[in-house]
Amino acid sequence: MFWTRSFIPTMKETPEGAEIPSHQLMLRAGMINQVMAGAYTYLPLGLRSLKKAERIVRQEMDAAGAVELLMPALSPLSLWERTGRVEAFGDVLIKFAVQRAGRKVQLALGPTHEEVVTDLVAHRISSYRQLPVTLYQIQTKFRNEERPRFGVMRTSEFLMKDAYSFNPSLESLNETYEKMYAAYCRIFERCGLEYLPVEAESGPIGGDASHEFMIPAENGEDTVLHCRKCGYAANQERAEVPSRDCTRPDTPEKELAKLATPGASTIEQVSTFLKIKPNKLIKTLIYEADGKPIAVLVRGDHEANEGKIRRAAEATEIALASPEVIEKVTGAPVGFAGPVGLAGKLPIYADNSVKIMVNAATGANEADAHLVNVNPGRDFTPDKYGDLRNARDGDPCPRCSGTMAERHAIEGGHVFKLGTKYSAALGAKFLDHAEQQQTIIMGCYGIGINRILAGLIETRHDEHGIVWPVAIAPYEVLLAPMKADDEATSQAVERLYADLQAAGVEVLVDDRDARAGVKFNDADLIGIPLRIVIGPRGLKEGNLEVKWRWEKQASMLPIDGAAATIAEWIAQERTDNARFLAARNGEGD
RNA sequence: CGGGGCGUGGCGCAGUCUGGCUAGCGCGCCUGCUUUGGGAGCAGGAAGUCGGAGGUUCGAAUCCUCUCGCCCCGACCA
Repeated sequence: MFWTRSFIPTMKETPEGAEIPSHQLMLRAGMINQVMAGAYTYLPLGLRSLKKAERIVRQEMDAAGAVELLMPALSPLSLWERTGRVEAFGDVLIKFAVQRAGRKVQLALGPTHEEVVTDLVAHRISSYRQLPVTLYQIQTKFRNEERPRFGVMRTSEFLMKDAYSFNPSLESLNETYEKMYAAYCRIFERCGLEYLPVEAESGPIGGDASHEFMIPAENGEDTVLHCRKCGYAANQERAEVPSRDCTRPDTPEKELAKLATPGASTIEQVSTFLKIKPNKLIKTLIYEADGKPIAVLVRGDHEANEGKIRRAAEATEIALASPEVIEKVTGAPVGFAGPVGLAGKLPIYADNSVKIMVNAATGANEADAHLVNVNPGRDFTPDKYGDLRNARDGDPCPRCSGTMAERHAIEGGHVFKLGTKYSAALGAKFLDHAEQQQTIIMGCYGIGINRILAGLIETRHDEHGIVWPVAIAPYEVLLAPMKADDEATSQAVERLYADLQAAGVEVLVDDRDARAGVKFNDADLIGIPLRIVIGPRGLKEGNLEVKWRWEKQASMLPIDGAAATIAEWIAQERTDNARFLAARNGEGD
């Protein structure tokens, strides 16, 4: 491809509103153009990279035994009503009515496709002989995100690979899950991405039923906890906090006292007012678990984890109670709840860290008053202790003696053992060997294709622009002629271009009538992995100048046989990203 | 949904507080000449309902009211 015949509108300046590197660079490199908040046009360069990521995903899914199909983005709203997800999705589900032959038809744009695919299987699969099967598609998903942001990272329309496995048994599901997990590892590796599979919220099946494939990145929206010692990694929502080191200090217990704390209702206000650190406070949260109020105690500097609370309370729905409920239950306005005197009125669940607190401060269940020198066991006794808080940086690892570190990350993929939630709701059953009707067990496996690009750019760029691996780069080689009107140069360019094309290398020729500086800067910006400069200077010596994007210095390559050498490098790099990864790990120059 | 910021040629911005002539600057774009290995120089040129509507005023990019859009933080996120 020739630059002047393509459409590559690069920008020197960063458009207003683009905050993170991937967004800025994709705009500046002419890969995308914003149409509205959360919707982007993929320009030729962006589309080429997107297609490459898509191709890798497709190849690996095929290799793992999944079969591709294509479902419509449009579906009848009634299908979503059958699984209760119209309500579950709320405004995120884009739904609308159209007039059709005089009647109103309710439609939805698919944010995911469990319903559509399960309905298909319910109609077309009826025997164990047809199972297991894994169906996948690569298709545009629609989600009316509350707040689209960070360029291509969170949009209302995005390209997703979604796969669904239909298994006759739990063992079969586990087998498929392992295969998908392994395929995901290969996909991220082939894309040149650093990734971290982490344990995630697992839903109805429990255990190790869900993993997220995280791309560690400064600007990631998710937080994961990772133990370098044993490799344990989990989403913050999921990460366990071990209860060891739970010996209570033998500080003498002081006498309980009530202090006036006018207007101090938040942890910060109370700790400032009483001049004590937040970790000496007991935070008392009133939740409603399936409609029934419960009290949850965590240390003032800790964050309550609603998933853990839900499990501890054995509830299906959990939400912070309204101010009215809190006042009714504690007798005090929000901000002054405390465990003392609450026993018997409602179940009290306390985080393990509360158990070892001595002479703590907490709400007095009375407006503008707090209690100090509160001691668990003496002044109150929770119904149950457990792990109820979010793990955080520096917490001990639940699997070994190490310490967990907090990292921001981009969720690139998610594998999930669904169980029978959708198959039961939509009647996806099969007849087993013994002529028994069984409900199909499902798994689902998603990858955000756009996030592969954003994740790569976030993790691999420099002050000049994007640094692509060959596997995802829009073109593999950039040919930059230095003197367009020089006869020898243009002949050399023509020949090398033809030879590389013939060898199957994807080449972009910067044939613009521009100065060297412009070409070099744009080359760095769009990040093509191998740059080849052809000009009279090198040609005099019979040389080309070659430079990998991640190298600082160019080197010379004799023009004779150059095409074959380059084609060989590229072919190698395509499969293993070896040079790209070596440069990332600081082994390059 | 709560808080904050911003809308001025394609892009980045100044001008707005304190209303006043044909609304500026840089980049980009077009024409010509010169130049040509890390974002060239000179000369000439095209291009803007100042987000929109209403209002105040002799006069509005500037003041007032409403409204639309974009960005960030938070809440939310199968």
